Amino acid sequence: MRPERYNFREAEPKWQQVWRARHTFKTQESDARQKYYVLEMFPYPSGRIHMGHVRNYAMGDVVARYKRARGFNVLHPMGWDAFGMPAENAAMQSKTHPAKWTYANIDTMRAQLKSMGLSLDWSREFATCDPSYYKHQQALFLDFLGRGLVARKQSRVNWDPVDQTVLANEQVIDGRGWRSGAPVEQRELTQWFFTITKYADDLLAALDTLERWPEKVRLMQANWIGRSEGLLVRFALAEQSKRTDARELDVYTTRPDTLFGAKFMAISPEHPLARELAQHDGALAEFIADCERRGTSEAAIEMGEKRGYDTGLHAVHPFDANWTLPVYVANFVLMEYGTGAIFGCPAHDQRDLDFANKYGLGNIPVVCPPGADPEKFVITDTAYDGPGRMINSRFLDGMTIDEAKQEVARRLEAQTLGNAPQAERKINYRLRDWGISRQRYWGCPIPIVHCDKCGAVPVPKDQLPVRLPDDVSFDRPGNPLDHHATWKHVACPACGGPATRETDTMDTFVDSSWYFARFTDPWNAEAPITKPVANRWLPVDQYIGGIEHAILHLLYSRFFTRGLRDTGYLDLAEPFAGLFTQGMVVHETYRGASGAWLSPAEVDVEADAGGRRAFAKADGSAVEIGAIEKMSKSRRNTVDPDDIIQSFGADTARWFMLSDSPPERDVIWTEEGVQGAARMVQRLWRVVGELKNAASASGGNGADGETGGAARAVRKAAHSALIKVGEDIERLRFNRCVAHIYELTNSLTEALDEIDSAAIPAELRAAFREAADILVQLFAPMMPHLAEECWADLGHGSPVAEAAWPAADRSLVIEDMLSLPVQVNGKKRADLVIERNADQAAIEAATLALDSVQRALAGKAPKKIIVVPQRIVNVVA
RNA sequence: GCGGACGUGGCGGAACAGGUAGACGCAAGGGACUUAAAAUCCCUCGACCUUCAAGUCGUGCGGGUUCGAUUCCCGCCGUCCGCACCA
Repeated sequence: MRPERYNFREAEPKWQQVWRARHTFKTQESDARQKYYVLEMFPYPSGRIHMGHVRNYAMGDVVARYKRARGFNVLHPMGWDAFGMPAENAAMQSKTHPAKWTYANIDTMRAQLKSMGLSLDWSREFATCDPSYYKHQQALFLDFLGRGLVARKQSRVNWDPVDQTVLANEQVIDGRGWRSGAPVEQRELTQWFFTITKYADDLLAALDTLERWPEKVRLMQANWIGRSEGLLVRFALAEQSKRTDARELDVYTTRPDTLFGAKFMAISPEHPLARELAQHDGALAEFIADCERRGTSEAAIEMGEKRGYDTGLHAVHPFDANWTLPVYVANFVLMEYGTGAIFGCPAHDQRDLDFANKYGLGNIPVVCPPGADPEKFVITDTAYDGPGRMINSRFLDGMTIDEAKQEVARRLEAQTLGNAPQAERKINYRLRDWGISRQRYWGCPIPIVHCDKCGAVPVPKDQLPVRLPDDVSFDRPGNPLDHHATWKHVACPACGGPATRETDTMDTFVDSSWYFARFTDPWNAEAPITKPVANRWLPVDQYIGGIEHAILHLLYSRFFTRGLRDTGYLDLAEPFAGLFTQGMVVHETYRGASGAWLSPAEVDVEADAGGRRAFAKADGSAVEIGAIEKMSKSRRNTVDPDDIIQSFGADTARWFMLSDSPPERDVIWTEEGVQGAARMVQRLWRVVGELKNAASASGGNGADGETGGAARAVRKAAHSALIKVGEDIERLRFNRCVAHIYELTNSLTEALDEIDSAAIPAELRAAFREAADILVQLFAPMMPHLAEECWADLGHGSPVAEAAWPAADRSLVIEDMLSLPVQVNGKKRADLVIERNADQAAIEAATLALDSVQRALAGKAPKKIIVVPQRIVNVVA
């Protein structure tokens, strides 16, 4: 018997078991159908899944189930991005080993994901902290090294002198270590880098080929790579001061045209010249140390107050030997960009202007905006960076900016300083090489041994993996690998003499830069990637994840794939053909009288015509409803997916996460929204039952003429929903799919209301039966358990998860008559119902015959009538 | 600071490619059913004006292009994301 209410507690585990037993989602390598690889960014095993995961994986699952129904051989795997700092923090706080903590979290989260009913091929699961994964990553590192894609060089890190550890930028708060509170220092360390800059041009150019990526992500990456064409100019230093042997200062500029507007030179606090001068200048040393306390993040550097230190040195203007410019050390000049030195032109660069105004250096406008009077054009607080003609610039006067750039480049290339040209044209990138060394335990060990005699020696591949030691302690400050009693002491693989292991581990972004390739054959114990298999599955057809990864993870993966290609592992450059970045899950915040945050579970919310009010469940006291913010532990505005799945079922949670908000935007989690989704689950169960009953009712013999309209209307509603849902899944507009399903349900409910159940003609019965199947198949990708229960109830013998997507009959949705909106002077005045193929003259005549049009014209003669076929009529009076 | 996005009823949002603004859902108000409640079903629901019919205004703000602008352009305001050792 068909129960009145759908029981998700029974149905969800039941159908999950059926799919498992039938291997419904296990991808068969031998399957010859066209492949489709859908992948969601794999989770960090932080402890429990959160609503963001539910949203992300619900979206991917809709695509996977839909594509499977469309006849593709779908690959939809899952794994764990399992190395990272939180495991070490947990180790310090709760004395749990990072591995134990991580694998326990994975067990919990795997069970949670399984309760969502995702159509994943779990047989491919791995964690990046498995030695069987990082072994291959170490091999890849060695291959990249052999191919010249790895470099070793100095770079600066945030150093916490108390905790004896390197700090991430997010761990530097107001210049102090987050745990110790000690002022942060900077240290120069020798570190390993992937030379991503070698691919800068290709990574930039190939962005144009990524047609199924969001435009904004491509733009962000292009700006991140930051290609610029400019000039490297060598300035002579004026005095032969005892303080330095340096004779010149090299700057990189994209605005050589403004050279006659120069007022000062500025070098980074990290510039070698600044370091040299500081050795004999205590005040400068203090200034530099002060700059360093802000940490290494670009945001901190650029947002701070612009400050400088006058070195007393002067640089000579390249076009005038008698013109010298003071040389400052300035905190806003980045060592990583260009040469770490600039010439300042205050009139045409806001940062330079702020600096010049602060130190009374003045400015000379050299670009006059179109229409401005060159005699009167002055700059005070706002720099001008727009187009114009050169002024106050001697031989450049009157030229455009581009002409002036060319002229300066030409002259300086021809001019010599010492024995070399004074300038050269240079293409510069903002992109820097990817530093992968981390002074931490819980990461993939870098397979290198340092030998006094042989230098940095690669660990031979047959000795991989270099395993992390298990017996480590987090009681002491510093890197556990470094102070482990025995781990790092090994024989040099080259000479056999005493040597030490590299104790740095890899950035966890390395782990996630090739996992998508490993998923194609995770069973290969010999090699990281099985080339023909990877070539067949890659690129990922649809990749889905958070916008916060728009730059780093995606750029690193693009680089890594090029590296894999150049080391012979696969034959493609771009790993992700389609990318979708989804928004966050946000929730209201609640604060009690004491100002303490309350969790949604601790609050009752009441609503009536007067608005919404909240009360504490504990004592009934008033609670302030605060801003809607990203779910976070600190605001206590989280909702646990487990609780939701327990109380409402996975289908309800999935449906709600896909409803309402466009997937790329944030979605607000509300109790009312979940309730609405839960109501829809029961409503669908009822409607499918009613459709089934109507379809199998004893027949009536109403004439075709009377019933044809009703049957056709039902079929039209079903097929037009079928077309629209298909199109919207293809474009990942799940919120619209949900709306279409509601619309179809509404029209089917109406049609069911109108029938005389004692006498339903055969044609209408068939239409109801067809509509029932279509409706179930439409929501099956989103609410798969409910769909299976309905599908079985409709008498199908095998799961809807294995059924083919129904074919749509487009002829049903074309109408003979259409309704055209009619405007007069752009304002809508009427609707015109007219035959679909009426010609222009007929439409014009019918339009002018309308009462409302005549009224709006008020006796005036129409000047023009615009008819946009199938769309609109506009009468211009 | 730099880079990127977003802004539509009480709320989330829809509107194909410049062509009916508000689909669909939520909340709210009214009603039916019920001893009662839950569940379910029906009606109303941008603002103003109005007996009705109709009308006026309305997509963050100010301009512009167009027969017609939520959509395109310019300038503001506000919110969010990224900034290289969080993942």
